[in-house]
Amino acid sequence: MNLTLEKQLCLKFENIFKNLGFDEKYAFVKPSDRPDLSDFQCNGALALSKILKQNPRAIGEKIAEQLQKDTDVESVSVDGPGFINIKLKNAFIAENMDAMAKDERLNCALTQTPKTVVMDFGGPNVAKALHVGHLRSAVIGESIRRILCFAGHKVISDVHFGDWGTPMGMILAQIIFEDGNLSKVETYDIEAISAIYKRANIRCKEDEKAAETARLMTAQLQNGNEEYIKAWKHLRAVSVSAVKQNYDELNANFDLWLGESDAHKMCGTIVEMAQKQGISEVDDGATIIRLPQTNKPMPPVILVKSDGGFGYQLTDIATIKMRVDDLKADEIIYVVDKRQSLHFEQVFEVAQMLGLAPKTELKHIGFGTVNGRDGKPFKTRDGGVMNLKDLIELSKDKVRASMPEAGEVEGYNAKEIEELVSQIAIGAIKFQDLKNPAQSGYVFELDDFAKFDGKTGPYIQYAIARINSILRKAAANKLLEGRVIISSEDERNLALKLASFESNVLRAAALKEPSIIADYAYTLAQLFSTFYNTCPIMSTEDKTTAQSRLKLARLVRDVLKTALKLLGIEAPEAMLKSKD
RNA sequence: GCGCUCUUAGCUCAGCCGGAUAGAGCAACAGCCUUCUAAGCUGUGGGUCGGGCGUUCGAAUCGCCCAGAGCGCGCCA
Repeated sequence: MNLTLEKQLCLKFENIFKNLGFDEKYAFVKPSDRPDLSDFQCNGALALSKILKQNPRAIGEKIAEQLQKDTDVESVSVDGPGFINIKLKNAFIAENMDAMAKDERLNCALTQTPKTVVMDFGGPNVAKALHVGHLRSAVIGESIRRILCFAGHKVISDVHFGDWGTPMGMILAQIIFEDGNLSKVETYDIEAISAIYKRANIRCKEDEKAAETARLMTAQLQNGNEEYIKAWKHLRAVSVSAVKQNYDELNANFDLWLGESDAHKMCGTIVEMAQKQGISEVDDGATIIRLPQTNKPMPPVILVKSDGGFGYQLTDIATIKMRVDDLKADEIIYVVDKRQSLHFEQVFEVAQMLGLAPKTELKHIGFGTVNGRDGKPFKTRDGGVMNLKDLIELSKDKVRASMPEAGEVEGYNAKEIEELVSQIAIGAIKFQDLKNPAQSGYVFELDDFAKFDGKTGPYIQYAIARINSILRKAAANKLLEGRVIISSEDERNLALKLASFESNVLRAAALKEPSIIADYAYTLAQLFSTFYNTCPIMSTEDKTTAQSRLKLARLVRDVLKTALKLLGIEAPEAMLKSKD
């Protein structure tokens, strides 16, 4: 495996810095902000000038003088206050493309320090259908999972089902309220359970007594009431299979389907630990832990509620212990709505107080909410949240409308067309959700999820489909790939962008930020589209040019496919369109 | 009340560990299909980066103040 172009350039700078006696940490280069002036820039001279108290331009000149001797470098100049601008020789860039095309991992190095990472998706709840709110954790979480795996980490994802809280008692109480007993539970499907939960929710809000009964039943369930456990098992199983279907459609994979209930046994242990260590106290009948106060008020953590039920923070604390002990987690990542950040700060603080995870990094990746036009979390007109399934159907309908009917296109039957519809619609939805940094929320525009022009998933899928088409034609005409030769500005720009794939992947992995990949893939697809229009392949007379371009095009496709894979988006072999 | 986050083009958003001329998409306008898929390409117009003060050779980016918005704050999860 070869070093990427950027890494090679960095090495050149490091050597020069070392020889000149400058601190090597300033020897970094990045793609130029001024493509009209250079391919890469190094701002190290500006940083050094502060420390050395020397003129940045003078420092820059010294570095440039050395770099000028390098045969891979076309030109070096020091501009403005002290930017070092570097232009590379076309041959050097071309060689790099050849090396990248040969490498299965597209020159992306594996991490030197692989970790075991446990991912928690802040689970969906029993009896609630997945809605747009669940979209983000599934889509962002799945992408982060893929990025970390690709980087070489061992990732274990756990859906972490919400199956042990008061909603469970509410449902059981509601069934008894409606049926008199729990005998009919096993006949209820997901729709029925979901409706029961809705009614329970309303009743408990209106009637404090009903709410109290529900809490009591929750505590009894948690304490092992056999009748309740039996009913609960059915409720859970039905919900899990319903949720699984939803997640399958989004292609979100979970290694573990554990839930809050699985942490129950450990909860008692944690409470004992806290008591033994003397950090818990009883207040108003509840067992709580007071947290050290800083300038930020930290409410106490309620381990055991006054009715004997376990608090939800305790569940998360206990789960940390299990993940550290059983799964040997080096890192636990929670991909959960950022509104829960205080909850996680509390949980992490207690975990530390108890010494549960001394060597494990705990991290909450809080994503922003999906908002309506008013800036508040999105609600449909009737005040509810939009069903995830409905959103997917809406996007699919739009795609389907632009696709040919079965039989119109040779080689595609109805099932295959429907498969394409799904890949494109879900690609559009996912990209929409991943294109901006996870922590920023966005205004929910229904139409945005059924848009396929501009900065969208289908735009990238389309670029891939066009390349696939060229590759098929090339194979039919027996056109082979040759060495990459850079002979135009558009080829050059494309190659330089390809060369920066690894650094983008590394950054995305380090920051756990899929939008970096999304942005990269889009920009690459854009550059390819320009190349596609100005650099014909099959109709080019000169064979070496055609072979070089073919190779570049295939490399673009491989990088785009890999990028989409990291985002959890499928790349259709072809994009069909109906006859207008 | 306290805390967290945010305010950039008509709209939706990038950029923020300080750096050169603040970028995309959409919308608008003008072009490009006898040539590898027009879900595409090329070009034009559009911004006192919420306001003020400060740090700095240099601020959308860092600090403070003000205005506006959103979110969160012990027995729901």
